[in-house]
Amino acid sequence: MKKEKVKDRIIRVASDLFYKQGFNSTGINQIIAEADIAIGSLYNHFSSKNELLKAYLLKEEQEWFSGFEEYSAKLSTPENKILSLVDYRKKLQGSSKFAGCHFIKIISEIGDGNPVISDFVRKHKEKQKALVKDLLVQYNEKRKSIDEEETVENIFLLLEGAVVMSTINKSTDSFDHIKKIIQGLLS
Amino acid sequence: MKKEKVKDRIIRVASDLFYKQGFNSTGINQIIAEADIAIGSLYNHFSSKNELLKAYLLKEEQEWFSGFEEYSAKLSTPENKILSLVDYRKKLQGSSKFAGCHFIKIISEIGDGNPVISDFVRKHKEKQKALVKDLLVQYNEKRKSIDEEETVENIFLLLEGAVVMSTINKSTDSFDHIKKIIQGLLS
DNA sequence: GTCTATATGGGGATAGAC
DNA sequence: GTCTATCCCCATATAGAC
Repeated sequence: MKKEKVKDRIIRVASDLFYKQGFNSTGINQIIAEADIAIGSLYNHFSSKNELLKAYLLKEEQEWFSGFEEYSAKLSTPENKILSLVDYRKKLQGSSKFAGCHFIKIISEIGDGNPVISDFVRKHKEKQKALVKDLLVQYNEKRKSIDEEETVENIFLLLEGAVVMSTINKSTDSFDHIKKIIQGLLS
Repeated sequence: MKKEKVKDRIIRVASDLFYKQGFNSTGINQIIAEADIAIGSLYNHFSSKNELLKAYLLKEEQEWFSGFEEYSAKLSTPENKILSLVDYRKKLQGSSKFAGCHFIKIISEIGDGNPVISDFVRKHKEKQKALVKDLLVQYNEKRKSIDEEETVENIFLLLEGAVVMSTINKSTDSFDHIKKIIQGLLS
């Protein structure tokens, strides 16, 4: 394993701080201190704090999808993969001490003020939904019994709701609830 | 209608800015400028920005519940009241240009750093859920057919998911989806 | 490519006159 | 109770030496 490059270390440190403290509450000075670099080096790699934010979200998106890929790789049926999506997000919440969804968090912080970021988040959530849709299509090929469009929305919105309430309650209970509900939808 | 008191004007202006721009992105200087007062006056009414945040959330909570009370007053059956909760949140989203839920937003911004605020939000969401539960109990007194606990969670999490996705997509579609789903649960 | 020094502006909060 | 003046600190970003 090669030594971590400076640019990657910056992204890693900044990501951690953005996620745990919030984007606006994290200063450039704190980032360079924890990454142990000078401010000139940071601006050599990223032209602004906003570019750093983009790199952060891009990395989180890639890790989210590859993480799920790995997490559900051993499962064979589409219904088990859908249910493992609940487990996956439950696991992510637990291991981050219920810090919530990166993408919902950043939208809550920036509001309307940054269209590039807002668009990225919108597309990210569309990809997540497309993943559910894809699994549901596979499921329906075997047992054509459920309303595809409505069930996709149902599962996806339950997942988002569960993540949000898990963050607020610092508890995984909401995931256990929706797992039962989704099992009911797929039976 | 009496003239608005200074303290109320501060809260109103601050609330609007906190909601539209975010709490951390809103400075004291901007608040006093838009409220047209001096900084000394602000600190005469509120000892810190954090106290102003508390007043904001308290006001939003009161307005949320009284707003729903009024919105659903004309409806007689519990199932219609539950469905009107979907319409109510849809209406709030539209009239705020999809700015999202005040309480989810502030949790996303402050993270773990402010236990008093976190507790307040947690209790607020419990009250919202208790409202759904109460309506569902009334519903079940007539038609004892549904699993109460599970259905409360189901409806509540769908609502939270719909609000979040409505905020991200700047669209009310998610509310139309969950209204159909909830109608299915109550039939 | 990494460093230090600095620019410029805003943050939250306090003191004390009126 | 409202005002102005001010404190100290930190924000993002740039310039230019090495």
